This record gives sequence, C-alpha cells and structure tokens, in this order.
Amino acid sequence: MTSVDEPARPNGRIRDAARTKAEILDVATREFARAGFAGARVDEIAARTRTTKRMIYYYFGGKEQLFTAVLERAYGVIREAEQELDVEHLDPVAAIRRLAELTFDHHEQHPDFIRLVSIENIHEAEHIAASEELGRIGSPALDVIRRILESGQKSGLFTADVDAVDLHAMISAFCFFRVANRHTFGALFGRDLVDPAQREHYRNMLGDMVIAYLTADRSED
Amino acid sequence: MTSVDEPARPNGRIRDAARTKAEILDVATREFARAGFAGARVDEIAARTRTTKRMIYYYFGGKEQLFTAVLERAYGVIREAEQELDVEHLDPVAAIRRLAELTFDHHEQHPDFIRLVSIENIHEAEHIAASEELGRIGSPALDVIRRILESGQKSGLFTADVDAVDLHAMISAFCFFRVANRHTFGALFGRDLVDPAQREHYRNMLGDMVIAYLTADRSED
DNA sequence: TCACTAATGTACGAACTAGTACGTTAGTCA
DNA sequence: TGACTAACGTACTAGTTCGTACATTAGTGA
Repeated sequence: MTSVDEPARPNGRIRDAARTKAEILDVATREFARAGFAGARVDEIAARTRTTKRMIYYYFGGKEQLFTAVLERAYGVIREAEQELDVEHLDPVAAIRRLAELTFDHHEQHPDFIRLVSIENIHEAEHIAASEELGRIGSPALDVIRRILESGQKSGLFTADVDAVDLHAMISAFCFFRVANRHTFGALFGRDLVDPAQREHYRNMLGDMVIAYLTADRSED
Repeated sequence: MTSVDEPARPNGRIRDAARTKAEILDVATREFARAGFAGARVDEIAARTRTTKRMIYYYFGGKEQLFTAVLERAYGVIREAEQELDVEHLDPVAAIRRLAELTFDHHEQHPDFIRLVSIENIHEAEHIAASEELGRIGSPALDVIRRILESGQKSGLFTADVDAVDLHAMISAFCFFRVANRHTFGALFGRDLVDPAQREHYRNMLGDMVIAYLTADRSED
C-alpha cells in the first residue's frame, strides 16, 4: 500500500490532492478491515490522517463510496501481483503448484484484503456491483491457470475435465479460509492455521491437494 | 431454528419466557447475519419480535451478549447435526466422501450460520472467547474423521501422514468458501458457486479432491 | 501580480442508537 | 384468594455518527 510521509511545512498546510487521497485510502483500509463497514467510523478515519473529515467527503463523496474505493485499490494490488506471475516456463505440475503457492503467500501477506472481501460478502458484493472498475477487471491468474491446464491436459498429465474457474476457486478456498477463519478455527480447535511454524506444512498441503486432484484417476467411480 | 407461532390471546399479553427468548434469538440471528454486528440494530430486532427491546436487555443483557447467544445456538445446531453422523459402517473412502458431502450440505443449508462465522472472524472470535459454552464444546465430526482416518491408514488405503484437524480444515474451507464468498466470486468471475444446477458438480468436486489427496502417492516429491 | 479555483479547515446539526428508569400485569403458590 | 415475583411495556436520554454550511488559503495561469 502506498504510505506517505514527508516533512509537513512548519505552519501552513501543504496541498497535495494525490497524497491526501492516498493517505485517506490507507487509513480507511485499516479501519474498514478492523471493524467492518458499519463498525468503521468516518471520524476515526479522519482523525488518523493528517487531514479532516471534510476531505473524505470532498474526494470520495461518502462512507459508501470510500469503501468502494478501498475495495478497488485492494483488488488492484492483487491484480498487479497476478500480472507478474511467471510460471509458464515450468512443467504443468510444477507450474500449478507454484501458482497455488503464490496465492497462498499473497493471502497470508494481505490479511486486510481478506477481511475486506469477507466484509464485502456480508454486504452481498453490492459495492463491487456498483463499481465500474471492479466489474470490468478480469483475473490475470485465471488466464494463467487456463493455459497451464490446457497444456497439462494435452500432455495427459492432468485429468481432462477440470475447469480453470473451478480450480481457482479450490485454491482460493483453501488460502482464504486459512486466513479469514483463523480466529474461529483457532478458538474451536485450538490450532492456529497461520502459525509460522506450520506455514510450510500448510503450503505443501495445498500443493499436494491440488496436484492430487488434477492427476487423480477418476475412472473407478 | 426454533420458530414459534401460536394464537396470541385476543387482548392480554401471554407470558412465556422460553418462547420470548427463542423468538428474540430467531430474529437476532437473521438481523446479525444480514448486517453484521455493528450494522445490526437492536431496535430492528425488537420491532420484528412480538415483544419489546426491554426484553432483549432483560434476557440477554446487551447487544454483545445477544450476539454471543446467537452464535452459541448456531454452533449448537451444527454440533447436533454432527452427532447424527453415521458413516462408520462404510469403508474409509466412502465414509470420508460421505462426511464431506454432509458438511457440504449443511453449509449450503445454513447460509446465516456461515455469515455469522464470517462476522465473528472479523471480530477475531472475541465472542467465542467470551463464551464458556463455546469454549468447551468439541467437534463430534472431528472424532469421526479421526477414526475413519485411522482405519484408512491402517489398511493402507490412505497416505499415512494426514491429520484429522487438517482434513477437517480442508473440507470446511471448500464448503465455507463456496457459500461465504459466493457474492464476490460471482461478481468477479461471473459464476454462481451456489447455482443449484452446479450443485452436484461441486459436491463431487469436493469428494474427488479429498479422496485424491488422501490416496495420492506422495513419494515422488 | 492578481484573480481564480482546487484544496482545505471549523463548527455544527439532525438523526440515529444502545441502553435504562419506572411503572404494570400475569401467573403461581402458600 | 391474596401476595409475591417473573415477565413485560412505555417513554425517555445521553452519546454518537454521518454529513454539511460556511469560511479560508495555497497554488497557478493569464
């Protein structure tokens, strides 16, 4: 996330629309992720920036639109990361495993993003629906999966009938759940899914699961 | 969930503590699931019951404790369902598949429960932590998984090193994500994970995934 | 250098919202 | 049958929270 700090002019205020907007988005991301949409406080967000509440309304229009902007930026970060995906020089099995691991890493490194997505689902994705930007972005990762799958299926390594969106859902489900449901799962089963000591274990488990699914012989059913 | 309706006495009020409590819990479940903890309105809950806000405070003490009570009951429903799990007469492969399918079905049939759990995770499971009842319940499903795994491993059907809690996490992740993230996933990828026409497809996918993972040969890595 | 506008700050209000003080009544048990 | 209490209702308040009216200033282009 774009964090900004520079020596504020001794007395007078500095004018920098881009910086002010970015700072509001930074703080708002944390506040919405912390407390949910209804729980987040516009006054609290304003207090934690170097500007005032007035500016939130000036730049974003309202709480609702601010949340949408926060979501847009958060999804933008993922999209960028996905665009740098470079796994297609690997053989299909290694490529899928690597892609799954990168999803695993990204989710782990962006718990606020996970929380925002959970929150947006409580609101039935109404902000995504209201956002032009979010409506039209595809998923670079999906294209990558599509190509790897095709190549793996052609060479007979993978079971024929697996769909890219489904595989993406499977990988996301594992990675998302691990971070999003960390707290209830920990409280109920006494196991921290995000324990650093278990990180490699779960990372391998994900890869094993996906590869096992893709290479399994399903004729026996 | 315990829904209650009976002919209200023409004029006078009826006194039935159990019914009043249950009715409050019913309505509160829906309201919290709809809007999250902070977004839920105590007045709204009261308005939708046949009693008044006063009673919510009389019986539960406050909004926070009401949410905890709602969670306790919701988890109670799952626990009951899990106690009726009857799969151990099946061979290990069929038993695990059946167990996964029952989890799949239960999650699908209780979207409000899924939402409550998502909400509780936003609040870092603080209500579960505050609840004696929820702290001490184990998971009947977990015991079942443990026994099936052991039997499957003993007979050499399953890979040796799989842990019951991990397998439970894997199954839950798939089932939970499908329901919880339905809206954002649908908005971004144009696919409804809970589309009835795709139900059997995803139900099979889950079973295939779990069995493939459990029976895969991991020696080659 | 001056006028003009984008950017900013202050102060305030209207509506909402969790929670409570106080009064009432239905059922029950001695 | 009468007294006692659990169960219930009404009306209100204190504090919060989103949003805005109004005033101000920094930068910029003519």
